[in-house]
Amino acid sequence: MSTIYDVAKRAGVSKTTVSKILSGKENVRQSTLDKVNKAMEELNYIPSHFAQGMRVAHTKSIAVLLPEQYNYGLSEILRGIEETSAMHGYTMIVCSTGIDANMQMQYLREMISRQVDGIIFFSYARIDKNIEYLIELNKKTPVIVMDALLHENEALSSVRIDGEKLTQKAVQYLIDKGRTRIAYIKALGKYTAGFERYLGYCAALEENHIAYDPKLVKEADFKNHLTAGYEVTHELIEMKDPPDAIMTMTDMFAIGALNCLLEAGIRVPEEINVMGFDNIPLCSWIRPKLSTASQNQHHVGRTAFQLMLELIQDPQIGFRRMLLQGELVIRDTT
Amino acid sequence: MSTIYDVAKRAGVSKTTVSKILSGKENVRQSTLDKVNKAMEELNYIPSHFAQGMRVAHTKSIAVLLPEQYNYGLSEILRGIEETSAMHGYTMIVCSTGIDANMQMQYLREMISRQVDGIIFFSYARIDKNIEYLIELNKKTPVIVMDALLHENEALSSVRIDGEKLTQKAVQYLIDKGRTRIAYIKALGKYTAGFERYLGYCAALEENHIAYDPKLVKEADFKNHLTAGYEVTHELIEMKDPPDAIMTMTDMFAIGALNCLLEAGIRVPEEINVMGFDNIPLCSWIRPKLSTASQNQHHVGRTAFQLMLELIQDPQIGFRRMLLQGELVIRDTT
DNA sequence: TTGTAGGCGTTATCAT
DNA sequence: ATGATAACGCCTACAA
Repeated sequence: MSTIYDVAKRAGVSKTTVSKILSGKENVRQSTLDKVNKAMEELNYIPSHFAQGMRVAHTKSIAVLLPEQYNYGLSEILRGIEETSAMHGYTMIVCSTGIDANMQMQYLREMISRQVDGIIFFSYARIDKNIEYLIELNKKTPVIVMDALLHENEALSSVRIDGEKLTQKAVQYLIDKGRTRIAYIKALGKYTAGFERYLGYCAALEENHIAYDPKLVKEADFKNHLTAGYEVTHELIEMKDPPDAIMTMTDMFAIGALNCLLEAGIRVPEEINVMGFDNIPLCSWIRPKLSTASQNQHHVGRTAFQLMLELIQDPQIGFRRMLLQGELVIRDTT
Repeated sequence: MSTIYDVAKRAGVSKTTVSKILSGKENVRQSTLDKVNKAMEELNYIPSHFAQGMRVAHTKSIAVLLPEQYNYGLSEILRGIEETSAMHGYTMIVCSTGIDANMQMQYLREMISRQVDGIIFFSYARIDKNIEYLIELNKKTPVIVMDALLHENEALSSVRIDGEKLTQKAVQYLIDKGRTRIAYIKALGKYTAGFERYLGYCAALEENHIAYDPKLVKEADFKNHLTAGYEVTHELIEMKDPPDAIMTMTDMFAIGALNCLLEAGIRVPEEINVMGFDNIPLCSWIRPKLSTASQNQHHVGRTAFQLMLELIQDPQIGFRRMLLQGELVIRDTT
């Protein structure tokens, strides 16, 4: 690899001059500019990111930490981040960490070692110790948390969909359609995003003075979403007083539910309405097409990087919480 | 950030000693080891990746360049790469480049600047200029091409599924089941992977002395795979002499085809067999479940990184081509 | 077993 | 407008 010194020698100038041309901000005579450009061209010179990194604070790269087992929605967010960051000359480093606290820590250290300009942190579940560390980290390097992991008063940025309000909106829609026995399929385990969606379901019922019936609320395993959705739905339709609508925490549950209903010969949406959450592409590929509460994942990604850019450029900000609103996509199941 | 010097000072030793402890290979007295470890702990010392990178050749990171618009299979490969690389202490940098030749070039330069230890290159279509550049690059930094882009004699590594053989196997299966009028839905445009699969279709026909009927071969737009699959299937079933089986270049075409067949009241698999290619998760989520020619994407990713590791560790190898074999997954549509 | 000193490629400061 | 020089944090002969 040729260095700045090689270029300087070839162009017959000092390396200072070359460096100045590289950064582009200083005044240089046109003739030297040409000479140097020519030399760079000939040597196919590429500046060393490392040498630069040693001198300057920023590295024009951001790290994205995510849970290993990620779903379609997440990869859509990633694309949103990557696209936007590339547009601004940033490079994205991806780390799948799993939910192991120590693993996450180790990756964070590695990223600090690489002096990334910012960290975007995904997780399904909160780990107090890590959040504390992130808060500390955020004082030096912007951190954005991409889920409903944070407590009210914590000094950390976050970007996320308002799952509670959106679920409430969805359930309200079902109620407006005259449905009164609305089941909810939620995730088994500690998913913060799942919990707030569930709260939205409860809120909608309360708002409309519909009594909460625990028998209508089922927990399904997130890992085998399809089968799980199928099975709990089976329980639902065998009840003496079955639901006339099913709202789910995520589309995959809803699709599992649909499979069950269709197999049982129950007409959708006539007998039972079904509404998912996420708007994964699959929704419009299956028949009947699934109505769902939509979060535009790509937009979430874009928003996250845009916020990151602001945080990088103006450290004064410290942190900012962004709550994005979603909307209902009505298709054939409601 | 504290430096190696800070640690040395605090521990009362020289920075050389600290450095040696860091790399772990030299003999140190236990007492100094303890002192230094304690100092590192207290200062929360993290070595600078950049300073290290300036001194040593490798950076323990690889770059993955991919086309912007990627599908589910690709993200599965990515996970395979990421998982395996993380296991070996490597970090993965992701760049979505689009198919624009210059954009790809620019990213490549950026990655060289970052002294990545290897580059994994995805693309749907071949661009001669870039391939030439990659061949040149490969002399210094291992490059693996992840698709059937390369010509026979080019000095570049690649990892890919043998799409031709696998398609041939699939069509053979249909023939063995007694099907004789087998349609093929291929992709419109220049997809190298698509072309070799098509060759497999032709090969199977020839092998069994079945005349190639151009009317049974349809081209569908890859971008709207579902609708496209639907539409060309519509044409197929309106023929005077319709097919008794449909093989497709990709699962999404097959799912589009299935939608059409079911809507038309044609029984699958009784009247028409349908076989996809890729084995995306969706295959087993739809009804009837789609039979398909399977490539284990995760395994492809793992294999790619393992090869990368070999190439990094032994530059003598130069390059290696790996052709992975897939298998048929028989479900309900055949 | 531990320390000294030089250099990796770049940017920034201060001269010229 | 251009150049000499120091520094960034680390590794590595070589010396002690």
